[in-house]
Amino acid sequence: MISGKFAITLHILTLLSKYPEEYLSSDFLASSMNINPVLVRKEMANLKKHDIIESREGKYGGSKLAKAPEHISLDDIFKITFETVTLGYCKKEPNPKCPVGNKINDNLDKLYCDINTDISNKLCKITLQEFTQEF
Amino acid sequence: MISGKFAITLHILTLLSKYPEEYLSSDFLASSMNINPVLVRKEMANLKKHDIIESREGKYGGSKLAKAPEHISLDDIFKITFETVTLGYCKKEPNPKCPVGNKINDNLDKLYCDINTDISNKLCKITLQEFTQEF
DNA sequence: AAATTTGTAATCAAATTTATTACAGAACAT
DNA sequence: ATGTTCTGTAATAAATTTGATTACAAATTT
Repeated sequence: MISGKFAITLHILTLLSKYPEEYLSSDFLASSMNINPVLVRKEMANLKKHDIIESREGKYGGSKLAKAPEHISLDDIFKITFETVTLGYCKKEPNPKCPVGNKINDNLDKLYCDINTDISNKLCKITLQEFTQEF
Repeated sequence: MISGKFAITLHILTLLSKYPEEYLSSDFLASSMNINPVLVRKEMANLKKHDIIESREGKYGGSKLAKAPEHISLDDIFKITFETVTLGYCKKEPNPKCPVGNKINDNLDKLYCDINTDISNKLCKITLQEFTQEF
């Protein structure tokens, strides 16, 4: 199972980018996703840590983008919400006495690393603004 | 959590491709991965269904490649062991009354579909033989 | 001061994956 | 033919991960 962090974060940012002047509350954002506001606030914390949004506590608080959606790429979001894309590993440590077992994870690492580079290259070229325009 | 099917299957095939003449048992294969033989047999069943290996029951049974490793691509393996690569979805159905909630999954689908095409294109070009040579 | 919202911790529930047990049936060797 | 070994497969249990929920302190505005 893959966590929904990327999707939730992108959903948040899409909404913030639709209403760039307003502070939107975690409750409002959560109701668009139909999830618990606490999950939204957790992703807000992450976004804030990386200076992508700013937030305000207290009455009429909420969050808004800290920079223009033209200057936020999907790769920025990918990097802060996703470890790396993999096609999986065998959970157990393989047998080091077997030449294949001994090297399989290194070789998978290389493959997955290449895949991640490609994905990053693709996501780099898509800005939040472009993504948001499709709504 | 991502399942280890792709990794286990590739590990199996790498071993079979190292010993192309022999029928290797699920017990032998499992001991290289340090996992339960039943898991290996499950992937063997899948590989057999797609005519990538052949297997023999009974004493001295096991499995061997059904075609040359030059004619098996990592994309073949990917397609039979992995649904699609995604960066995740929000688990709950989003709010259809929100223009973003209403379209977010379609737009994520498009993005992920593109990513999968890229990955397939990359994996198509790598044969099992090439992968196996790195051991 | 009251109301509302973030920030965060702690705990629960649900879903998924992996491990294990069990055993029938097949194939081979002697 | 009989014992041995291996696949094939189902059923279940254990482990892990993710998401949901509850709770409440601290902050900010009116």
